[in-house]
Amino acid sequence: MTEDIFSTETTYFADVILPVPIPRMFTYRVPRHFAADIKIGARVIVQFGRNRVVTAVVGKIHTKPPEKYQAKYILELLDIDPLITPAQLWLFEWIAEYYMCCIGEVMNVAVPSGLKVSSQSRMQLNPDFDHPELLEEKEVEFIEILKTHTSLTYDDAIKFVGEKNINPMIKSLIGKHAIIMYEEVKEKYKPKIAKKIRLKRGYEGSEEVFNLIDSLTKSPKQQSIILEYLKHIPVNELAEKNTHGVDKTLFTQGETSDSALSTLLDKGILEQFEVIVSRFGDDVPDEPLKILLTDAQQAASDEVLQKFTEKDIVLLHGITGSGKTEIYIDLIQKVLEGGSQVLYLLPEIALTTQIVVRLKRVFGDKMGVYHSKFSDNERVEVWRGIVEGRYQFVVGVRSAIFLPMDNLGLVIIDEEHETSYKQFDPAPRYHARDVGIMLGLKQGAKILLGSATPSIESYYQAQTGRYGLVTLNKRYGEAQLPDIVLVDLKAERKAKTMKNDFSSVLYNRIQQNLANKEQTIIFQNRRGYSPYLNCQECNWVSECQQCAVSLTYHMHSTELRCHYCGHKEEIPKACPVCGSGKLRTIGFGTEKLEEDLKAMFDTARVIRMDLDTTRTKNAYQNIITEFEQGGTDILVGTQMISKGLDFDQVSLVGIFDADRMIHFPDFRASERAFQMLTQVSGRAGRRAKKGLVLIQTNDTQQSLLQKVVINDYQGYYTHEISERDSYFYPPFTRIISVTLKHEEQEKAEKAAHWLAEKLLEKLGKARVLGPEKSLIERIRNKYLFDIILKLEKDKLNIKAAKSFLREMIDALHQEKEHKEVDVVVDVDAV
DNA sequence: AGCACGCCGACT
DNA sequence: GTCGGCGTGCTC
Repeated sequence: MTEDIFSTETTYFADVILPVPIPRMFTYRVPRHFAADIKIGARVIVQFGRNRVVTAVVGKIHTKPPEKYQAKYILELLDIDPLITPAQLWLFEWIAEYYMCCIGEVMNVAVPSGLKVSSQSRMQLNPDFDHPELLEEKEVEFIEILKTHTSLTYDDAIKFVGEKNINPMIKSLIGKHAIIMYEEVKEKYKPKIAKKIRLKRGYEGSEEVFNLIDSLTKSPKQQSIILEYLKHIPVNELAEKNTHGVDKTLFTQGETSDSALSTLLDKGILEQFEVIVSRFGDDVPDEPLKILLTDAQQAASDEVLQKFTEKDIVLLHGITGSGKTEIYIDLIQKVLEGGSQVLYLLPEIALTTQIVVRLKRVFGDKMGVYHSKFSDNERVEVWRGIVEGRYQFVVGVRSAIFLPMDNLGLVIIDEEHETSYKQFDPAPRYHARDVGIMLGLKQGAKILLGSATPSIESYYQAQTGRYGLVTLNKRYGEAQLPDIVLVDLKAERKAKTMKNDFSSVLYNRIQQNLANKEQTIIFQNRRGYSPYLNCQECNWVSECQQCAVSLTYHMHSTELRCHYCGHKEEIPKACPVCGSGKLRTIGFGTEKLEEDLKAMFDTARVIRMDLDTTRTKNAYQNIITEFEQGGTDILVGTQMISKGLDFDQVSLVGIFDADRMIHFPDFRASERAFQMLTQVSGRAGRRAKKGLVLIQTNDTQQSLLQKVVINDYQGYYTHEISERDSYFYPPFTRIISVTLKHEEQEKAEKAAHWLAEKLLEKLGKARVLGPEKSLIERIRNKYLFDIILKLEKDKLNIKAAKSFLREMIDALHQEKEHKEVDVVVDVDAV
């Protein structure tokens, strides 16, 4: 933008995206002094509302002044080079439109909060204040407190005053000009600092150092520090290498004395300095790992490449243990050599140290890792690493699709069937697989979906020729697929051979396995000890006060917990209704199986892996490592254990409650059951030895189980796809679920009926299901009603249908009696 | 989503 | 009389 002093200077306006769930942009005025520098995608700081200062992203720059209001000025421009690339901005808009949410919500999950600026109101004494006589007693006290501090935040002030509502007093003080409020704006990202030690100038020559050592013969501790230092910095290169120094921890963690070190620092022989370091000790591996593909793998890899010449998207259907990772690595290397970027998505629980270490050995410091357990600062470093071109390849979880890669050549979505790729709690309710495909296509990249149990949707695309299909039916090396056997629980119960919840078949096998020093995995997709507590006298059941579910009995933490709202309560000693002490647990979860196993096999080392034992950052990794190294005989876990973990020594897998998975009331139940059973079974027998999988069931004739037993993906798919076709489910339709929530059941229900009615009028009966009570009809004291829309992909303009839905929701909120009902829209709900 | 403004109950 | 409850409406 050139300036011409003879013409009237143009005033620029920027429409910015704010991190709030309001479905529009806000127009701010661009101050002249950075009008030349502002660009789309740059972060700016703006005031929003009376006291809020927020980070926004420029979405549009124009010269049209708003007509109905006075635009505020942008306060600050944070980036000369835009932080958000045009490619990302496009993607954010696409997500907001497709998933029917606000772009601000997308921005919120996409941009690590370390790149946002936080503002906090601070108050300080007005130095010019000279009317203390105006103050009331309380105010004087507060001013006295304030005098001892440079400034206070609101929260600080509340603590000091000891009252919750200090608002009136603060207002009064501002009115009397006794204090000043201001906004403190700061970047949250903090570089990691390492403290280092080096020789002070003048000691760098080898001669000087020898003299120094000589002079320290009377202070052996100090002398040894200098000698230790020289071990790390060779004397002959002292002059050059001394600048880098060594980590201070070298001296503080060893047996060297702290006081000797500080003496040397005090004497000015050593000096301490600080450097900014990466949070990921970006160590280049000693010997890069060379991946050798088996013939089958090489053939599959070549076939993928060949298919890519015709199709942008290829589905790699490779059975469990077929070694898909090596194929990915081979392809990634090829793409990186071609100069393009690669994004490799994995479900959160599959992104383990074992895979990261392995990839790191191949790709070294070209590779960035993006994990949800990373701190904000770590996320910012990955983000920057990509922008600065250090990372050409990123392996990451769901949210890695938001990283600023703009030259993608390949997007890999491993375990593409995983439903955890779909985010549902806060908006945006996006599916990372589908967004990953969009992202890749937009950048002209190829997309590789991988799974041993592809989703019905993806397999259908492959069957109908939209995706290329590559099949890998052979396990890696000598490994064979395990034998899968159904265990008849009915028969065992009749014969009274059950031990707790274990069939005698499973029990005996575990015992045998323990004797052979082989490992066992027990799968039960339910955490806690038992799903509820029941009174034998009056039949009372532990229930959550806020949700329509029973409270799960957790023995380890000795409490009853609601798995929906997180409510916890103490375990009653007696029935709260009739006072009877005869309380029993009904059903079982991982905790109970763990306990039973420990009781039945007292020498066995049993470990449990579920949400409850993996809450902390490293717990999950620790359990895996422990099991991997043979420190554990039996691993009991929920679906967590089914995801891409490779353990060599597992020869037995026991599966509980398969029936519950199959009969879950949801059209995806059989898909999920097949996937889960196949995936868990796949954990058995990774080496030459053939594994065994025992599935306990009440119905050994169940057709889905039969297909799992013979590993018949095709048969399962053929059956499932015809069901989907007959009942108008995906992939033939798109599902949009609309949930209405309110504290009062009647209000939620009425609003749901009102909305369903409107939708029905236009979309017709076949496309609108419900309203119906949600599966869990009350959560956190709100009653839930669902309306399900089934929209055909071919006959219907889905975009138009979505905007119609939006209009009707807005119309609902225009109605007085329905306006306080919350409406949640989930596009492609899983 | 925040956050302020505004209109009605239980307390100095 | 006021403090303080949360309904409602706006934010460039």
